[in-house]
Amino acid sequence: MLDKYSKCHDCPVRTMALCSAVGEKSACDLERIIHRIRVPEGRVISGGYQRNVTYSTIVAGVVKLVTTRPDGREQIVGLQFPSDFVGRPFSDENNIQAVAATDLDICSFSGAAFEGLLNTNPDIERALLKRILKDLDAARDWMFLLGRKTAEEKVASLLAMITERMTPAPSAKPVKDTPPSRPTLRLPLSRTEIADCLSLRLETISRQFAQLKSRGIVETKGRRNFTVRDMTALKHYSAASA
Amino acid sequence: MLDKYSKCHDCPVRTMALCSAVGEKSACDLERIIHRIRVPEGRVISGGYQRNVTYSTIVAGVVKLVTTRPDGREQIVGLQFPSDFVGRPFSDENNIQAVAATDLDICSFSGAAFEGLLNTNPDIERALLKRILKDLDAARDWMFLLGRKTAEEKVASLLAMITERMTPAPSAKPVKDTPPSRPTLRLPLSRTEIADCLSLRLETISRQFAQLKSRGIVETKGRRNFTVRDMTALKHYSAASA
DNA sequence: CGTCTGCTTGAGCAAGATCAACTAGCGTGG
DNA sequence: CCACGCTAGTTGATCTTGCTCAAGCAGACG
Repeated sequence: MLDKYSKCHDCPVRTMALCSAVGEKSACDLERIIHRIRVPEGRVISGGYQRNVTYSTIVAGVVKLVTTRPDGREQIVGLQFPSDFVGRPFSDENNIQAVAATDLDICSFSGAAFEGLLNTNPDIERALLKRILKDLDAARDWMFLLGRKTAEEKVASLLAMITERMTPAPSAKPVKDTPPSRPTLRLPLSRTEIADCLSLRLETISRQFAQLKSRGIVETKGRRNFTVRDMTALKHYSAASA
Repeated sequence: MLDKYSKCHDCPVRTMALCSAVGEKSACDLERIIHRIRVPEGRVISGGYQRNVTYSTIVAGVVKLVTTRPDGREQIVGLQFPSDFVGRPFSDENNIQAVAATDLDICSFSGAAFEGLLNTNPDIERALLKRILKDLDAARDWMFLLGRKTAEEKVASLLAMITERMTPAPSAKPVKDTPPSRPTLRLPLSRTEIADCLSLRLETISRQFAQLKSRGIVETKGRRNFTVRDMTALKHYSAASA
C-alpha cells in the first residue's frame, strides 16, 4: 500500500503541503527522502527525548504541540492538521513535544537529509519560512484566545477551528442560504486535552459543551462525535477571531 | 550623527542582529538599503494601516506587538528588544501592530528591497528563518504564561524577562556569589501595558508589584524605574520558564 | 504650585477552579 | 449477547483568584 511508488502521486495533501509549494526538482528531491509511516495515538513525533531528529508533513490525523513543566502543568500550544509541517529545525533541544493526538499518517524525513535540502534548494527553505510565519501568526492569535477570551468564546473558537480544518474546504457555496450544517466529525481531542488547549478545566469544557448543545449550535453523539449545526452562531460566540 | 558612514560600524547591536549572522557580502548588501532612524514612542512601525511595508532591526528601545479586536480587547503578544527583527514578510495584511513602546532607534529597510535580498542572498533568508523560529519559541513560551501561570508568576516572569533583555549580558560571573542585584532600569511599559501583556488588570499588576516590593525582591523609584534586588528569588516566583 | 494623568488601595463580586458524587460509553470476558 | 467494570465525562456545591467599581494619592509637567 504505502510502497515508495505510491509516495506522492496519490497523496491527499499533495496540493497543500510544503512539497506542493516548491519547484519540480525540489519536489523530486523531497520525494527521495520521505517515508510514509503510520503513527499510533500518543506517540511523540518531535521534541523531547527524540535523539534522531525528524521532520514530517501530516497526511492524516491531528498532532498536538505540548509544553509540560516540572510541576505537571501542561499547555497545548498548537494543533497541526493534515498538510501541516511538524518539527523544529536548527535546534537540538526544544521543550515542546509534538504528540500524535490521533492515529497518524505522516510523511517523515530524516533531519539531516532535510537540512541538506534546505541548503541546496532555496525554494524549499522559502516554503518552510512561509509555513513557520503562518505558525507564528497562529500562535499569536491563540495568545489572544488564551489571554482575553471567556470560557464560552474559547470553546466556540476551538470547535470552529477544528471543524474548519477537518472539513475538506466547502468549494464555493453549493447550497442555498440555509445555515450550513457541517458533517459529523470525530473530535481529535479528549475533554482533558481540550482543557489543556484552552487553559480551562475539563469540568468547564463539559459545561460549555452542554450550553452549546442546549442552544442547538452543536450536537454530540457519544464521547467523540460532534456535529456543528450552525456555524454562523458558533463563530458569533467565538468573538470573531480574524 | 546618523549619516550613512556611521550606519553599521558603530552599531551597538552589530554582534547580535540579523546582519551579523550573514556573510560579508550580504552584510554589505544590507548596509546599502538601511536607514538608521529615530521613532517616537507610540508610533506604529509595522502592521495595521502601513501602506509601505518596511522591516527593521531594533537598535535601541522596545517594541510591543499588539493585537486589538473590534470590541476593544487588546493583547500584547510579544516584546522586541535591541537586535530583534520587526516585520512580517510575505503578507500584506497582518492584524498585529508593532508599536514603539519607548522612543526607538531602528535600522529600517524598505520591504521591496529586503525581499529582493531574500531572493538573492540565501544566508539572509537563513538568518531570518532562524530568527522567526526563535520568535515562535518565545510565543509558545508566552502561551504557557498566559494560560497557566498565576498573577504572581506572570509579573515575576515579565520582570525577569525585561531585566535580562535590558541588561547587556553579565559576561561570565565577575562578582562573588552574592545574590546578584541588577542595575536600575527604566521600565519600558506602563502598568496598563504590562496588564495587556499578561492578561491581567492594572490593579492586579499594582498589587503584585507591592507584594514583590514587600518581599524585598524588587524596588521601584517613581513610576518607571525599578531595580531587581534578588534575581534568584524573582526567577523562583516566575515558576521556572525553561 | 496646581493640575492632570497614571498609579495605588480598598471592598465587594463573579467566572472559573476545586472537590465530590454520580453516570454513560465502551471494551472485556463470561 | 449481555453483565461487568473501567475510564471519561457530567453535574452539583462551594471556594478562590483576579476582576470591577470607587476613592484617594503622587509623580511629571507646565
